[in-house]
Amino acid sequence: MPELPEVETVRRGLTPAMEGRVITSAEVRREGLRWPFPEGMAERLQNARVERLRRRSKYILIDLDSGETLLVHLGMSGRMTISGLAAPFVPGVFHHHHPAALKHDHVVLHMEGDVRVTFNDPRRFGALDLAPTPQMDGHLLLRNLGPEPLGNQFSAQHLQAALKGRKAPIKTLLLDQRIVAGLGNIYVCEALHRARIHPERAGGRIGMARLEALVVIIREVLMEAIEAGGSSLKDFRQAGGELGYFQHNFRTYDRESHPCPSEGCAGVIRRIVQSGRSTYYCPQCQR
DNA sequence: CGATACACCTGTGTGC
DNA sequence: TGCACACAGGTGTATC
Repeated sequence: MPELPEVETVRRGLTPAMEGRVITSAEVRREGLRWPFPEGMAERLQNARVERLRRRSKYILIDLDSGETLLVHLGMSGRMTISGLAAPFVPGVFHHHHPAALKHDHVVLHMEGDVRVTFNDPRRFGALDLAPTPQMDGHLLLRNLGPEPLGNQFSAQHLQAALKGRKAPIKTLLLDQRIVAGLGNIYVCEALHRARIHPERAGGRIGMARLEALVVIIREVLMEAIEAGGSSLKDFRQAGGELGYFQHNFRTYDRESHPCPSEGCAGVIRRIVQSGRSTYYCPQCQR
């Protein structure tokens, strides 16, 4: 579900509900998700004040004044939603109270001021962990991540070095979080289409000019998607419960058999499977 | 080292 | 209506 734009959307949405507020209590309703929750998580969260919310790749990092940081990953189906603020769970319908607990509400953070933040995750591929803030960068889940695609470290030179000699298809390589951190299946398909690069092309056989263009396009796609509040296919909701809207701008993703939207292209979007995951592309204009 | 398969889960849509 | 099956936004681990 959530790729970088969705995670950034959630981070931004959670910020007003969390930053500066104390976690009065943490309601932990199961032992763990993908991994067991850290030892004593509820006690370690209780009475900690949230200093700020950061994002690294698809992880939300919540810095606490206790000296620890809460790491959150939404997996495929995770949501973090707010209740108690004047936030619309359905656009236009404002909740000033707390709805009853839903199935798969695994953790509820009770915040100062009667605000709640609920982590709901049906598939339970999500994760929570706690570690001392200065050690968070070196966390097992973060230490091997490549550069942020919206940061200065991500460049055509970086891609060229990372892809050099690689025979794997570019689609697969862009999903490798060690090469660039934050892209997922949707935005890789969308970026390759805009860059007119065939998803099966060997990573090491893309020239510098095309890499330059690809870097710019990846940034554009991600920024447009953040602007649109992410993409809502089935599960995704913003922190206030709103839908994202970027799915209306998909050019290839989940659009098999539709005409290629490229100017003057008569192609038809195809679906293939690469490394077990669907790839959507136009065989006509992507080379 | 690189490439691939599989594992972890629930929910939904499709075709019979 | 029921059932079997494919598939879904991710990623660590095992295996060649």
